[in-house]
Amino acid sequence: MVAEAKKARKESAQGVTNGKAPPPESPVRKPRADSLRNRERLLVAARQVFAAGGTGASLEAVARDAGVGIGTLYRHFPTREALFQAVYAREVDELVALAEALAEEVEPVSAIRRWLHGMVRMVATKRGMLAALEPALETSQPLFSASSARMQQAAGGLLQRGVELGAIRDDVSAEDVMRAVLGICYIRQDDGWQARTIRLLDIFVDGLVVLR
Amino acid sequence: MVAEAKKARKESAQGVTNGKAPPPESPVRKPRADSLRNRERLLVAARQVFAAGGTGASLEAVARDAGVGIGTLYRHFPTREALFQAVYAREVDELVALAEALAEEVEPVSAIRRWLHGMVRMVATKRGMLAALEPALETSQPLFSASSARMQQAAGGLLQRGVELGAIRDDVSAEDVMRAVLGICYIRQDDGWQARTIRLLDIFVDGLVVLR
DNA sequence: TTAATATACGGAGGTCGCCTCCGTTTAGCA
DNA sequence: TGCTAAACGGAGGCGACCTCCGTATATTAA
Repeated sequence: MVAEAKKARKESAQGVTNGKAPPPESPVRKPRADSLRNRERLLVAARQVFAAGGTGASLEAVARDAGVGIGTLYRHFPTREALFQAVYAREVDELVALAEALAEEVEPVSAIRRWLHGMVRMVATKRGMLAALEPALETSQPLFSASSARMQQAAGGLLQRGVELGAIRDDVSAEDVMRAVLGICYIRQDDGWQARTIRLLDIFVDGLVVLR
Repeated sequence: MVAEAKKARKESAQGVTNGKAPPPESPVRKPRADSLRNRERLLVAARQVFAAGGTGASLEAVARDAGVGIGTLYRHFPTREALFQAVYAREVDELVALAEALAEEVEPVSAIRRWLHGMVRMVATKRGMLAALEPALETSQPLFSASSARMQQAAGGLLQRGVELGAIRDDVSAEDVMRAVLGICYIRQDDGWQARTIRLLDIFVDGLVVLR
């Protein structure tokens, strides 16, 4: 949560790779096998290192564990956040899928509750997920991370449905809700965290419900 | 999570300077004037540096701005959190006082709302406050920081009153509420932050209210 | 005033993590 | 089998953290 200046610097280096239009049909060389292999190794190592050492764990440790140079890590994942997102993409997928399933099967308010519970369950074991989601909420840039955008969209869908059915108040955006939810999840992971967090989220949802 | 070992080390290095038993009743020397002066300078510098550079700003910058050696900073404030707390003690005082005033004057639910609004207003300009409050919620230690303990107590008072009057649900602790509130305040400070945060907190309070 | 001494000062320096840069290696392709 | 784009890796510069200890000074006692 300290690295705001750094991020800005990097962001600007992103979409500039094509100064001139590249051969419209690039010959598209097959990606190198070692590159793919290293990327995979890095993801495995990162998942483990983050699980053990928390979100702030050393990236050099990740590279070391992966048996790879630090330069290679940075080539594959230019920022810590990029790595978070790649590591937790699977989890985000699951949650998005859950949201879609719930939207079709369940009454809207319970759908929201259940979705949040699912999120808590996941965060309980994959703490880094929050880190993958949070940075996009932290900057005021319009550039959203893919993960957060998808999560926010999932939340938005559930919310929207509730609003249309008159069950959920309409004066709050998906973005804000995600912010509150992440915030509530964010602090303190210890014994009893899961149960207490679920209770707090339920209370928040109570506040979202119309008709009192 | 990592700073615990260090602290312990520090503690034990204290009383070894005297090879022979010292006068059991220490004569209590007056604290040195330069010490007091430096402490004050550090607080002033820290307040400014944190305001400008955020919570993660360099402590060496603080020392530099204060015109003081880095060693002096660490002697006065052994941890970053200690410094936060000293810097924002005044703000915490204000909020505690506000809670007490509101408890006597206002209907309990509005009291809670107004208190939270006051908190948001304060955090809007003194971002570091959150950092002063958060660490105590983050560790699972029974050792609470003075600031958080007082805030939590203030929140507890308001809550308790609401519960007794049957206006607030009784299945949630002050600690949990503070956690949720800090979490909601935590992420993202930008244009419109204040208004949106207040709305989210109001929603949360709606969830706390009994009788729906 | 002065001497004694407890107390505080300051910053050099060891450690660590971040990130870049560039010489070297290697996989894919013809 | 060679050519070359692509990828590798790690040295090294930087900045921050924090400790340690020789030096300086405020306070107290004489």
